Amino acid sequence: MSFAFYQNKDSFLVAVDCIIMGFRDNELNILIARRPFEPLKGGWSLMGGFVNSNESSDEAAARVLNEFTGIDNIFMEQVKAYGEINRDLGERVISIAYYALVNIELFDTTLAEKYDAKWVRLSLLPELIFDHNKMVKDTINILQRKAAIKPIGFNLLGEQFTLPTLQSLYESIYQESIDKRNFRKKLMTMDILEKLEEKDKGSSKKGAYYYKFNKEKYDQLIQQGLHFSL
Amino acid sequence: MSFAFYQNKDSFLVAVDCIIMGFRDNELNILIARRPFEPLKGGWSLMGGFVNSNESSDEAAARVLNEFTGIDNIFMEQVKAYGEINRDLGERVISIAYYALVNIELFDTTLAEKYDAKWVRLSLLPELIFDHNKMVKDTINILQRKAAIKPIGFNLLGEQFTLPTLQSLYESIYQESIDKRNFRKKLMTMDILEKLEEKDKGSSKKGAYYYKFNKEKYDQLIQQGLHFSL
DNA sequence: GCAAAAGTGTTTCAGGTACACCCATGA
DNA sequence: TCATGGGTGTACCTGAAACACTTTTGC
Repeated sequence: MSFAFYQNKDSFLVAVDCIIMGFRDNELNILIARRPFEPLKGGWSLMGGFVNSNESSDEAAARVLNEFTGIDNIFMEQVKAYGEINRDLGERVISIAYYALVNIELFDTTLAEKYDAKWVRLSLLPELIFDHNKMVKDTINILQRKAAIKPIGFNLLGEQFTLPTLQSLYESIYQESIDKRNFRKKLMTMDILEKLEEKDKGSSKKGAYYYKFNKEKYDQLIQQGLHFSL
Repeated sequence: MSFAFYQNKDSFLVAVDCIIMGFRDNELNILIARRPFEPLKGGWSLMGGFVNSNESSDEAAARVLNEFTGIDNIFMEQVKAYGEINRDLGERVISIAYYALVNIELFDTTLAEKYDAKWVRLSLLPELIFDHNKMVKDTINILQRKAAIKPIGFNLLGEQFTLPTLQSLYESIYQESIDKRNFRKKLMTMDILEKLEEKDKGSSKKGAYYYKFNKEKYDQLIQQGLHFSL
């Protein structure tokens, strides 16, 4: 079946670019790689790929994420589409950016070598090719707004984590320091964390208790119309 | 110049769909039109068009907006891209949605006939073709978040407006009623409106004073680090 | 004079912010 | 014993929400 309306319209390459974020060294990190082809071969780039006709753009993004990290089934959302004419120096390419929040522990490090990729701290992000820096900036904006109203931060951590870690995660997202007591007070009144027996002695002599995110509790509270705000 | 990397990649039709919003009868209205071609000829649709290779997607959206309303230079932002495989029943089309906030007074009504278009209240929005209802829903979400932190609502009104009108605009955006006194109190403490001499006697015997938005004042306050929140 | 919309203040409460000291432990 | 990071409570203040009556004027 073919309709006249669609004839003679311009068509475009459509890419997905993934802003893959992890949390390490008390800071947000982003996965970037050296671009292996011209133009701008060797430049720092986000993880990207072209959309194929047998997949949706969401699927393409998931595929790209898996390809470069080995990670699947992860929190991932669209940032927006970038449609400037000359944004890609090679050809006209419209790109749809997605950001993913991953637990950096799950990252398949063998893939880093294969793709000449590395995690860099957000604060040390180098200049990236094309409009990729803009994509990162837009992502951080979304993340700041979103993290305040949904508990997406937990996607960046493992099953269990300490409160100092959680706090520095949020400090990294908001790029400002947070008062320890106020942070903990808010968390406690939310009542969505479960305190564990174990302590993490990695970063202090005293050790910090591990907690885990109680998703059931959270869903239950939301159902009751309560609002999450961090 | 041509690079091997871009060879043999699938290419796609890329459309823009515009959620054009106006304010009328104390309610948000959306411009929709009967689709003039197959498939789904005669179905209700957003204003759309294809991106051409000589324009960015933003430019395409502005062109489409102008084409269907006669309006130019208007507040317009991207919603997101829609990339499901079968979202368009005719062919594979990736669509980038944009929303525009227009002063409905500026709408060129002759174009309504030409395109079989009409303004419908948000609350009476019929079923639209493809994923257009989803686009509208996503837009309302963005609008609610955005209107709370930026004074975008004024784009929907003329130069001058009454407080009852402004309030019903925000009530329409948030889809909930607002206390008159609290609303006015907040506006007054923000100090971004200028009270005029004139009254609008159109909707009451007593008449309501006209106000206008003081953009200079607003910019100045923002500069000082103050936050807008309505 | 009455219907209909415009306009106007006060009280209460919750949540946000500021702030400083003790605790546990390994070295 | 001391240096390091972990853990805890209170007072204040601001902003949100609830709430009811008076004013104007065309009919």
